[in-house]
Amino acid sequence: MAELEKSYSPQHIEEKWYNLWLERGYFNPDASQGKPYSIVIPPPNVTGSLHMGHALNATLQDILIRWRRMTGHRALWVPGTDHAGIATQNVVERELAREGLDRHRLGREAFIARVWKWKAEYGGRIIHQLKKLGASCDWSRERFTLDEGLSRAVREVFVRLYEDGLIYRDNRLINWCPRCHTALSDLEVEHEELDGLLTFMRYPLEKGQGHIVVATTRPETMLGDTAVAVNPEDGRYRDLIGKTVLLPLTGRSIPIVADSAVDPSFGTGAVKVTPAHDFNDEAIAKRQDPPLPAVSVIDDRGMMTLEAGAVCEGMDRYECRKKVVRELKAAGLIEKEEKHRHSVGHCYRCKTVIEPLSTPQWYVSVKPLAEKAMAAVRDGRIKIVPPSWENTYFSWMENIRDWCISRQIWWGHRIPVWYCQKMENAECTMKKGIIVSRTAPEACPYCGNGELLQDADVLDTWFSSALWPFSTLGWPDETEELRTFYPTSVLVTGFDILFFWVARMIMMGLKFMGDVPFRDVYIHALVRDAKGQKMSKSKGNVVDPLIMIDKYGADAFRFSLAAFAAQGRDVRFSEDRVEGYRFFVNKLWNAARFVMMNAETAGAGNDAPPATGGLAERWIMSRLTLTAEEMNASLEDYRFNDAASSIYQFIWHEFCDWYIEMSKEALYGEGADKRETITCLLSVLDASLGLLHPFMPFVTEEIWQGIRAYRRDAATQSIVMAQFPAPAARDYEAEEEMSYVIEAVTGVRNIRGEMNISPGREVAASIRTFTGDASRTLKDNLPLIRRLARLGEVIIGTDTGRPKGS
RNA sequence: GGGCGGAUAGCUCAGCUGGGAGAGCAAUGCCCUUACAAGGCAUGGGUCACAGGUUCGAUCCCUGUUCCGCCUACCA
Repeated sequence: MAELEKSYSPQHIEEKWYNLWLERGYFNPDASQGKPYSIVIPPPNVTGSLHMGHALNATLQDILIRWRRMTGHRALWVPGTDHAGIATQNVVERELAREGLDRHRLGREAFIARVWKWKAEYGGRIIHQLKKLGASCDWSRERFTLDEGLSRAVREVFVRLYEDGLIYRDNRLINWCPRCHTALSDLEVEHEELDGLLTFMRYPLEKGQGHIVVATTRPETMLGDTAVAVNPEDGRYRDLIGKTVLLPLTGRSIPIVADSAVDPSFGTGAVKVTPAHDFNDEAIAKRQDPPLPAVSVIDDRGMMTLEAGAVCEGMDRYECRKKVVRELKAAGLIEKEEKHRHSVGHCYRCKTVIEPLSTPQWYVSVKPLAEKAMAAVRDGRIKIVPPSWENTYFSWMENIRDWCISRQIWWGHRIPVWYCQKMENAECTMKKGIIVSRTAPEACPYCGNGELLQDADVLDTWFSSALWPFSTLGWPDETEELRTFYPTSVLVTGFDILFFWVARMIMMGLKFMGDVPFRDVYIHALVRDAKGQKMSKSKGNVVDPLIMIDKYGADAFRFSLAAFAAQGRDVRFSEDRVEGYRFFVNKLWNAARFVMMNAETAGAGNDAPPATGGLAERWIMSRLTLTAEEMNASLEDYRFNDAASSIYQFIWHEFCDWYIEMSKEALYGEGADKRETITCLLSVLDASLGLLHPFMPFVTEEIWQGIRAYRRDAATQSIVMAQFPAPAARDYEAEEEMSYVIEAVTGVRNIRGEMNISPGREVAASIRTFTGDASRTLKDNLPLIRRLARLGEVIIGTDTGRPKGS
């Protein structure tokens, strides 16, 4: 046995073992038998670096995977990264900007090549960081959402959905980010409450005297107004319906129309209608007969167009807003401005204010898919944990709107659609020249023309993510892996991507695999800072997991995260607790030193399980069993914090505080029970390491390797492949008797808080006789405990009629 | 506007299906005792947000109130 340091230092140990695990291929389940258990990792963005959310997410998955692996499962954890369309493109564009370049000057192909180069250089960072955390992913199966296999899956899905009439192209108002220069889905818009101004503007009647006053938060859009709407029930305006007003600054004549969606109590009860730049207004416009025209005054860069009139053309939308207000004021047409708090949509990637624009986009018709996805949760084929999230899931799915999947960026899966440039016959015209194909077509299948143009857009990143559980396993081929590992066992994720990702995976899994993508969805909390604030770079409250790992070791850090992970509640990260768990690692380390030193001097081997030990032995073995039971039950229910608490309590407050203390009597003597005691120490330590390993892979491996010399079963090379201690039979008598010993000594009956109603009065009475009231410290009573432990054994033996010493 | 969650020791938080108020850190005191001073032993500290109700009994169940936080929504 190597001389062990008095304190545990993780620095050199972690990398050593991780490399060994990789070398020996422990994370690859191909050679193992047993029931399949699989998890696909929520693929982090290639641009990402490990943050607390990743760390929590990966730790929980690793605990599950290691635990299942140790309970005889064929455990597969598939890792990978997401190409993260907009995010990655933004990163590389910023890099270009520093070089005085932009992607348009580079051209599409060169730009994409540049992104791949960036990916090769920096994209592996987060993978490296996951390894530092100890994640036992099967890296031989690592995937990237844009690699060849997954791209094939994407095209296949697109074509099939199109053929089933579930993908269509339409020209309507969508959320547009003028900075990223692309359409966004509803989910990609973040709403934020902001202070703004409500401006009351006068629109003079075209004929006769007077005006009507409208209130708006966006005065610049008045240039695109095509009507004023009032509620048909509103007596104030009833006579004006059907009349026209002259739109200031433009001189256009626009009608006053009725629409019941107008709220008479808001503003003036009259609303300006800008169908080209507002979702509500577009709806009002469509309800009119004939529909109102749309006048687009803002372009895709957020600049005012020619339509806006000479005064504003080419101006930024906010500059224009000021100018419009200024001009209207000069004309005496501003009645007043009021402070007004309202919610404004922002791009989730760059925080630019969204501009609703009318553009042609591709959509997935999700209603029919959503129906089935809801049914899968409703009938229990998918279990959401904690179940409170089911409501959220259902309410979103019930109101789901079609999913805009096209993006006007370059980095991503190019939409597999080509347009015939000639449309030379009726069929082709009827199909609008749209060709949807898995591979690039040579010629138009309708009219035979060879002049084709591929759609310039790429797909929403989440489109490929939605296929992740089966695309990573080889779909559309019918692979052995799919047969073995699909559906996956559980999806572990944060609630922030429940809609973005989880719901869509369920829809796609059901559609293309005919089965759910996972049995369970475990939704963990978000990691916040100590004040409960979401961690973000801009707030400067980010805690870097890598710094935590360096400072306290991956084991202590992982254990903290697991202990924080109480269900259904946000995690407020507290560094103090990480430090506390580092002390725990050290405690374990020293307990192991104690056991090994004694095993060494006694020259003991782990000959036989100490089933017939004294009271202390029977007690600790039974408590170990209880701990194993608790941990299995907790992990089964994803109660990570409970599992962590069980093993912590056991190791520290039962094994170290009591059993090790009691063992000294035998160890320091030369009695017959010495060998048995060492055997028990080794055995309990060994099992404790197994229980703890999913939470603390590194220190447990280090110690486990240290006590291998004393192990009977030397075949197992690593704790990674060892058995998770199986619960044996509890020894309730021993637990009960020990509870009296403990009570007598500390005044606290049963340190785990369990109720023991019992007939063993003789023991309790004997203990009181010995104890008296003098001192109650453990230390002072050590000899007493030793005697009592033996006494307990005798008495129990007598009570149960069991032969003494058996 | 709708929905969800939280309010427990100085701080960060556990308390699963009602009957003991708890952990870690911090504080205080005593111990460098042959696994561990990154330790041990002990101590102090909480009308479990507030007001009602159900119950033999409520931190836990019900109702209401007040503060937080989050999700969601096309109020100009």
